[in-house]
Amino acid sequence: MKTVWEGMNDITRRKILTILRTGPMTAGEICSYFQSRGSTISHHLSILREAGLVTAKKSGLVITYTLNADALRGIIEKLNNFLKLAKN
Amino acid sequence: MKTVWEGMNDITRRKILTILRTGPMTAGEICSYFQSRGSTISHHLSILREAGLVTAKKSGLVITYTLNADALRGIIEKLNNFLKLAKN
DNA sequence: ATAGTATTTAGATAAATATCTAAATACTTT
DNA sequence: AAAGTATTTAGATATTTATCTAAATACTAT
Repeated sequence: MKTVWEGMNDITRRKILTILRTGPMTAGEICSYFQSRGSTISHHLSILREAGLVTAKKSGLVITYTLNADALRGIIEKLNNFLKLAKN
Repeated sequence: MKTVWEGMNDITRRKILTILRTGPMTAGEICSYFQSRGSTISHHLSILREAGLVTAKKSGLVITYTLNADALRGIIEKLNNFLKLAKN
């Protein structure tokens, strides 16, 4: 398991999330947006998955990744609660 | 300059922000909540400052740190805008 | 069964990060 | 001016992270 903060703390991972805003996409399709090797992107995808920021579903030969918008809403909620208890 | 994501991506830094919710505090006071050396906490404070998550004001011998709630609101806004453009 | 494709895993390496000790800076008080 | 206090900076080390190459896995199609 990884924190959402760790998930967000990398420019490549944030780009992946941005790409996934347009809809679910296979690992290979996601890869095509980057110059890095597939294994590198796979590694980032696994961190995003461990952080709950994306979900993965295997169907046949491909694995399709989907943005988990709820996880982002979770961050928002967490920050809102944090701010509620803050003095300023 | 550091990103807010980097600022948030450390348990000690998140604890510092939590501590600062109760109000501004000097570096030394913040230190007293941790077992780490002062130089270590100072390092974390500088990252938080570079990320805009806290502000620092020197008055005499002490430096008082204040939580920058606006920066957290900025994260919330950023995430909200991100979600607006998302399909789900 | 064999070959081909998509993706991950393992292992290595370089760069970044967190922590420490020691020294430096900046301010205050005697 | 000298000594004391709060904090930062510098330099070193160990751990973590991002990336790569190569190999393994899992599925599909011939």
